[in-house]
Amino acid sequence: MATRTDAPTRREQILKEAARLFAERGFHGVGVDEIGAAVGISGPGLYRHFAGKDAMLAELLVGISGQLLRGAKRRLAEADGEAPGAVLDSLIEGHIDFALDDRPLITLHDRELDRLRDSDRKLVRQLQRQYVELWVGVVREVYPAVGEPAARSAVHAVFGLLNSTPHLGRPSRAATAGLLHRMARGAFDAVGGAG
Amino acid sequence: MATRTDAPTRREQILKEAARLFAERGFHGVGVDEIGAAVGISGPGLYRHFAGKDAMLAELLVGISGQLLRGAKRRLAEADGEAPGAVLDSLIEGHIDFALDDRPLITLHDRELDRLRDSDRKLVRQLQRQYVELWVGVVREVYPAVGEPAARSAVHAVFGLLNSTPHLGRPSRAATAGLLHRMARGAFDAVGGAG
DNA sequence: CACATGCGTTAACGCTCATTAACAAGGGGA
DNA sequence: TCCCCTTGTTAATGAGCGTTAACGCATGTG
Repeated sequence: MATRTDAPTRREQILKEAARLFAERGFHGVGVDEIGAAVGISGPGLYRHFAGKDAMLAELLVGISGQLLRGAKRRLAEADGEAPGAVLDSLIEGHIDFALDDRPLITLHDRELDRLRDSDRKLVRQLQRQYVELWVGVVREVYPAVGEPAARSAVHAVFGLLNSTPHLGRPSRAATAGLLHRMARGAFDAVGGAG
Repeated sequence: MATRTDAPTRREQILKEAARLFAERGFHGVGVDEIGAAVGISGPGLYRHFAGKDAMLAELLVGISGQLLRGAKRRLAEADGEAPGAVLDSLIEGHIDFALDDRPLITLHDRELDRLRDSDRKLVRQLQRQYVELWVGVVREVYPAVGEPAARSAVHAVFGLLNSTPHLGRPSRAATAGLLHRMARGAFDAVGGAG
């Protein structure tokens, strides 16, 4: 992954601000004029960059799901020979990084999915499902006694735990990350022991 | 607490359906006509029972927060002489019951708070804060090594875990409840050990 | 019987807001 | 220099939707 050094394009500015606003007040709660104002242009000027408000949301949600899945696949590939526990730790770490660095997107992720066109919604759901199943596979390697339905529920529950970052205070990033990581592992351990 | 046996009043029907619809498609995503249709009357008929759409949301959110807090206080009082761990288990159990029995309300709880009038929002936040602090106190009794900020973060994270029920499949209620309970305790144990 | 009150109905109003129309300015290439 | 493409602007349009108006009809009570 190349680290970006060039200036963000206008499209990217818009997406970033739109994500923040959508997360703060919901998709319907934000007007196009506000989004425009957030990047210094006004209202209908956005239509030079996006087909419409829906298109912004779609691009955001598809982008999130894709990024999460891609990152998880990469970590899975990189940690090839490692112990299963280490792979799970890597997944957790990746998800925490994302939740801490892109809080607005995390909020959107499970809040505004319904507003998408059918095709986009299906795509996002498919990416999400792949991401979940990838986790389920790793969890079942670490805890062989756990059945598949229990593992899937546990993964969803841990996502809920990790995605709680928007509600958290702002102590040091490292402290928060460490706390969440330990809690996630502890939660998985608890189902692994009693399956 | 007296168990209701009489038929639900129209107001209650409306609140129940409104909660479901708001949770499914968001406050702005559902029209008054839909809410009316859900209880067999149409559109403006709702105004015989509520001052407006906002009033329904306000009553729902205040009701949720109050109910959660009241239940927690009751459990705290009932489990007076018990070990701290048992009290924490009781809180967890109460929250799980609520999350499983009133999924729509749980969803609303942290999704649509901003749409309230200032006074209502303050009230809800105050109730939520009391609920959190009550948990924080119990957690710190069970795990004396944990500092207050960490305990508060941990409580929020566990709420995220427990509130993940809307994303879960539907195995038996008991199985889901047991799984969530074990995971919540495991998550707390993980911060208690390494504080 | 008369009448108030509770609970609905449908029609109209008015506001918000996404989208489109019409127009302007900058800037790089032929 | 002359275009034309990009990227804006403001004004107009049109739909959706919360709310209110005006009216009907039961029911129980004096």
